Amino acid sequence: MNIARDNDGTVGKALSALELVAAFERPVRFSEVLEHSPYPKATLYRFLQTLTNQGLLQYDPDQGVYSMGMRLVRLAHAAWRQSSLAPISRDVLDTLYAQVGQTIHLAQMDAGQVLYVEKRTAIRPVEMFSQAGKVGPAYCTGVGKAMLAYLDDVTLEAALQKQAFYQHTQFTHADAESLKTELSQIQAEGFSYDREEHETGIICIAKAILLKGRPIGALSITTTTARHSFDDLNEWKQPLTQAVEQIAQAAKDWQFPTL
Amino acid sequence: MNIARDNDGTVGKALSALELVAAFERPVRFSEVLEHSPYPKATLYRFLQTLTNQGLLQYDPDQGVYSMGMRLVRLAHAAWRQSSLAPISRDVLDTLYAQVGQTIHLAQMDAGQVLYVEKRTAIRPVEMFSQAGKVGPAYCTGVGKAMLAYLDDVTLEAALQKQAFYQHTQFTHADAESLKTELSQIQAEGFSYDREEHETGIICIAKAILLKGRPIGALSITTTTARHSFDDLNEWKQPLTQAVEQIAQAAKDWQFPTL
DNA sequence: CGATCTTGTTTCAAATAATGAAACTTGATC
DNA sequence: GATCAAGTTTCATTATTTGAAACAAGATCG
Repeated sequence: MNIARDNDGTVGKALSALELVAAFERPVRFSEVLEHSPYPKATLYRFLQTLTNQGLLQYDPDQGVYSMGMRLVRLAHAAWRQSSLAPISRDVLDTLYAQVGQTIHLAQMDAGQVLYVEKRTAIRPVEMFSQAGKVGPAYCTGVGKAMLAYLDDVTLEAALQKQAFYQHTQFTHADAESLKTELSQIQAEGFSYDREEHETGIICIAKAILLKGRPIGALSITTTTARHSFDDLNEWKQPLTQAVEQIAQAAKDWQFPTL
Repeated sequence: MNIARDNDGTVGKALSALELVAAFERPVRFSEVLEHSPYPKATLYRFLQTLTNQGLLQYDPDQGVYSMGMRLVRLAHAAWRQSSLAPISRDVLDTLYAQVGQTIHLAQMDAGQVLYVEKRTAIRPVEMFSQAGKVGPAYCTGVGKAMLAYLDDVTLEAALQKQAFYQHTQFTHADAESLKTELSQIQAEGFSYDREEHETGIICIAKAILLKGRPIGALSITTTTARHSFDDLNEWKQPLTQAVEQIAQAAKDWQFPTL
């Protein structure tokens, strides 16, 4: 699953062990991790021990299980504050949400995947960590395609390698070729659409946030086929564009790190 | 500052380099990190390179600066979901907030510090990542003292070692002895108070959340001296206790990992 | 009740990776 | 165009990681 990334030394390997635990999404026994691990018993054992010492994992002696450590939350807080678009976009999202009244997602790219960093929904207008940090596929989401469309060739190829092209619905892109064709259209048009490619009945319009020509994130407005048609999505072009431009400007002023 | 923790091997050292970057709370040049680092130039250089490869750091070639990487946010999401009290406490906090209408904090212990994992405030009723992941001192906060009061001797001593005992206000505990005396009282009484120890004018009542006799977190209700007296705090004992018990019960059912 | 299996932990010599002083490159500054 | 600062690479030395195998501790079985 996670092929690239265990290249650099001990640190890389230890982190891939951490990802193994994360993948379970629940506390796990040592032996369960071992089954999914490419490392020999003793090696993995020492990795988990080190990670636990470091607070990246937590070990419950009673149950003999490992879970993700709270130190990650502390570190992520720093990351979220200093290199996510979320803090500088907060007001813009509030305004946009007030205008369109639909679910809004703010996402960035991370290792070929879409990483949601902020969200607005009808139910809980301001909601964070539970959604922020979530990941999704790039090849079949509005925000994902919006960002892919502006990647340079090398980065794009690397990202495409990591796409699963799992057929979520009948509208999901089946391969890189078909996706690439749409990416050119998206770049030409400036907008990206999710036409029930990820989930039946869910559609969205998205737009990349560019800094120096490179996509630093994307913003989307989501709705359902029950409530809106594909054409309806275009009515949000104007507010969406405005919000994207405001975030881009804020990022520029903030000397936002170019990915 | 961070004395213990760079004990185990390369991984520990690399992580301490990551903390160095985090401590700046802004993008930093290599040389700035170097100044604060115990490692020689080449070694630190390779650490930052590895961390960047791994997505724990982000490097902006234009400005030549490192900032925290988004991979941390993804990993923290997993940690937050599976080993923080936040997800299981959400409804309880909503209810408590509706009852008392004051600022509420839910915290856990991490490496002798207080780690806030959830919060309710008047301004933004549901707010997360921007607050979750924040850290605070244990020796001069209501939640911190509440948890310290129930730690076993060994863990307590380790935690006390890490307290700065910085004199925030005239009411701040100056040393471990004075703090320990209060901890016994807290344990006897079951409630912990912040009497302007961290910030002038800010007071709170807090209570530890116990699982198998060990503190897995703490909950606090905060107000100001302008609006309430110390005695007023006791009016919230009942709803606070109820909320704490509900969270404790939920944690038990959820097979929450014992720290 | 001892035998057997399962799961987790430790050992130790060999293999590998990390280390850091110093040299080098790049670009800015005077 | 000389000087300085910041960042990057080199390479022999040193220290850490590695993993097969042995070991310990429970659980399960005949």
